[in-house]
Amino acid sequence: MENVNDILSLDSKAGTKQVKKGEILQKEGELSTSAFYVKKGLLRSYALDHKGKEHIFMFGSEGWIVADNVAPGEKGDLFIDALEDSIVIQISKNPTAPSDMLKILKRIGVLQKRIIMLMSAPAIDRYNHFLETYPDIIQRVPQKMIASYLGITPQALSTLRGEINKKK
Amino acid sequence: MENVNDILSLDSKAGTKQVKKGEILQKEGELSTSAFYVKKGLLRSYALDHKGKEHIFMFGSEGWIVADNVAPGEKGDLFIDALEDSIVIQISKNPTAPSDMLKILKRIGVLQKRIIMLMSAPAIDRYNHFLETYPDIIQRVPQKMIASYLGITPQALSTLRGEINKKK
DNA sequence: CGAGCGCTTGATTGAGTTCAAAAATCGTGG
DNA sequence: CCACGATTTTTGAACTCAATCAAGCGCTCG
Repeated sequence: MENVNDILSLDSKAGTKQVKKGEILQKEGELSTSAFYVKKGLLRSYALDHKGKEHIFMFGSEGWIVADNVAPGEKGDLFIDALEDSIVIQISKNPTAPSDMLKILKRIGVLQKRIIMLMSAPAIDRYNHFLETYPDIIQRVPQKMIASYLGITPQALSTLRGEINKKK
Repeated sequence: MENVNDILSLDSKAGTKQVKKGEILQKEGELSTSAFYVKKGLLRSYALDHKGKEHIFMFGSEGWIVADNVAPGEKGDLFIDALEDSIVIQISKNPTAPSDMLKILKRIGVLQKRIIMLMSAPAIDRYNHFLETYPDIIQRVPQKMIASYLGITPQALSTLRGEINKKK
């Protein structure tokens, strides 16, 4: 553990922890205060979609850090559990980390959400989410670029928009 | 620019820069030494797939930082260009950043690749990529979890594997 | 004013989902 | 160590969403 950094500082309370296969380390909606360094074993993090289907965000074997990438103390989007009996080092997210560190964490959080969306949500949901999240960008770029960002063709986006209009 | 941090330090050579709409700031395959803070205007980063189709990784308007998330000096995977006339602050990636910082950057890089793959590559390519990248994980988790990570159903993965075997 | 680009619309195709059920594998208790 | 139940994987059929192919319209900017 020589590599504790500004965001993640060693949690003196928790430290090393033995976890059994199947044990849940973090639940969606809980305040996310920790990350987990995997010393031995295998963890995974995953999100549930609206149908209750699991979407694995990442696996973490020896040497990896598994975390929900939200700011310290924010509600997490992910579950974290053990796929094997494991030894993990619990690391506290540092709420007083430099603001740049928090920005980087937020940056990762955006990517995390995007991955989950690409895996779990249909194009129309991704489009609506984009509309809500980046209202300023929409005015400034052609549709085909929004399609490119969403991972669909311009034709498909046009069709989706047509269907949205029809319903109104 | 009060928020320069350990990974990104102000580049005294370059500093503030005016870029015209359409101007390319970074090309795929070039050594990625800089990130770009957008003071005014709009940038985007994108990847090209094997068919030459563009897949936009992110937009960056005022206040955002657009970067190719690879270690300082590594070859980039992305193009970065200006969608509007812009004023950007060029920021040098610091090759002597603490190793933890580089690890975080690498972490973001993994997510970046995953997003590009989810948008541009069919399930079978994502599966093969996973096989190459995480050979250890495959031995340790059931197929249905790999399917979940890839963003497809276990049935679809089984079918893909069946087709791979047939070809051999 | 014309050429090209972007957006739309429709027809066809294809990858992946859903539903269902059988076959294979795993884990656990006896 | 075997047997049984549970879980995982495979297979197949019907369906759905989005890609591709193709054509037409409207705008703009050169």
